[in-house]
Amino acid sequence: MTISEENYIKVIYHLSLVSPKGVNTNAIAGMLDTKASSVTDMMKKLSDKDLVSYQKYQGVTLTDKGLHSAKMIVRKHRLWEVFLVDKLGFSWDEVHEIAEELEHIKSEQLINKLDAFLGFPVADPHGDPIPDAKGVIKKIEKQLLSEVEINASFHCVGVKDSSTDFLKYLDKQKIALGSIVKVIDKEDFDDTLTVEIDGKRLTISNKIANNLYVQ
Amino acid sequence: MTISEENYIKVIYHLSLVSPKGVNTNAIAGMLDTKASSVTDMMKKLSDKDLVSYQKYQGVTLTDKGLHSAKMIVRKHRLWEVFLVDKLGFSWDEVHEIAEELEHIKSEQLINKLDAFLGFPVADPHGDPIPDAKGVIKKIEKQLLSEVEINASFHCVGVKDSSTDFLKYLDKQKIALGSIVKVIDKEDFDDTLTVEIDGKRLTISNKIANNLYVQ
DNA sequence: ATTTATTTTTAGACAAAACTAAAAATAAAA
DNA sequence: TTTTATTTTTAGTTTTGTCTAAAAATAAAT
Ligand SMILES: [Mn+2]
Ligand SMILES: [Mn+2]
Ligand SMILES: [Mn+2]
Ligand SMILES: [Mn+2]
Repeated sequence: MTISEENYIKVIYHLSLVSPKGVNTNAIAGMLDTKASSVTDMMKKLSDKDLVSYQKYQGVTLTDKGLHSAKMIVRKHRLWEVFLVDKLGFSWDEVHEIAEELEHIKSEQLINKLDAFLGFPVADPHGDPIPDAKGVIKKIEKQLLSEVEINASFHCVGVKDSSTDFLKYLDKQKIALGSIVKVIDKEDFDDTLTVEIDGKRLTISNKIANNLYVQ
Repeated sequence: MTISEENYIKVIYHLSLVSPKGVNTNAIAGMLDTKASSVTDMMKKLSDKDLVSYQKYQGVTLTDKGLHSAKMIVRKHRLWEVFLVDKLGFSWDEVHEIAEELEHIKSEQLINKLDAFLGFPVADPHGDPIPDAKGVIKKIEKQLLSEVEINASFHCVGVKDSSTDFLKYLDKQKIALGSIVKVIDKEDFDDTLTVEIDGKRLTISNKIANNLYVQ
């Protein structure tokens, strides 16, 4: 599998989680910053290799083989992110790009040894679950902070948006994975929340609450 | 720079150490397992990018820019090898292939943080020197065991041949970097050596002694 | 100094992965 | 149910890196 093929497979995997009955050509093109025509070409190739099942105009789904490949790429991506943050001291907004390259290094032994070296982590620095060597993903229970009842306490377990901008905002507000969050009040008009994070009062918009997972 | 361009630059660098006045097209082709015509094509491209200076039929040399790029690739290759052996527990005969891929990951910050994480090593698992962030290579004093006087003591500091076969032979004989070697006797007829390695008597051929660096 | 052998370069072709522009199919609107 | 809009596919190029086969240059041998 080439790097390009792997990038396509991974994108189809991520899009499948939202649209399991078939992923659109345009959606793939958008994620990979390429043109729909290029996607069509690649779908034919991946279909020939039995990684996706593809019928013209009907969208695309991963085959069992494709799904397994996708999980292995995601596994590598997330393990490398853990390495970069835990061992090399990168911050959580700096690692995605580098992991985007590291995920294509081809050695099963490497990734399994890395996994052991990191202590078999179950989640990456953004709270996303890490598939094990067989592709099994341990589901992490979580809710969006925007959908949680008032006056209960939770702790942050992940982010939905992992863009640099959002992560840097969280850093600024001293919100990290593990922080204790209590929703004090919710404004009816615009769903703005008043929360207490690690004991500190804070007002956050619905957009923020809608991208933060708690448990 | 593409992965392919980087592989060419690195090979030219290694060959330059042996033939500093110009590297042959065929030599490059041999190292990269490609055809001479492909090499010629690439030399034109690298020349356009001012990474090599190239004149038809006259061989090729690295420019300052090319030399610096080459050293950075070698730096990455060797640092990753240290990581694989010291941190992940690979043996020294398993790391070359993987490092061959890792050396192409493009992040200066990554490699400098890796360097720090590893404690700024000066040599890789095969005893080869690691260029620092500026490209400076600390020369390691060393002699081939085959060229050393009799009855003096040395320690192993590197290998000339780092093929799996040779490294596994050394493992079998319990010869590692750091081992103490004393040459007891040299056979006039075929230069076979009788040596004492970490106190243990051993007979080794000239071919072996000719691929082992001591100091 | 020729002839012969080797090395290197050119010319032309191909596969991978992208693009543009146009055609075809599907979905949405009137 | 037509018409219109959107999505997707096809057709034809382009770039990168490779190849084979043939030509040209250099090196070695007679
Ligand atoms: Mn990637
Ligand atoms: Mn992540
Ligand atoms: Mn390489
Ligand atoms: Mn090495």
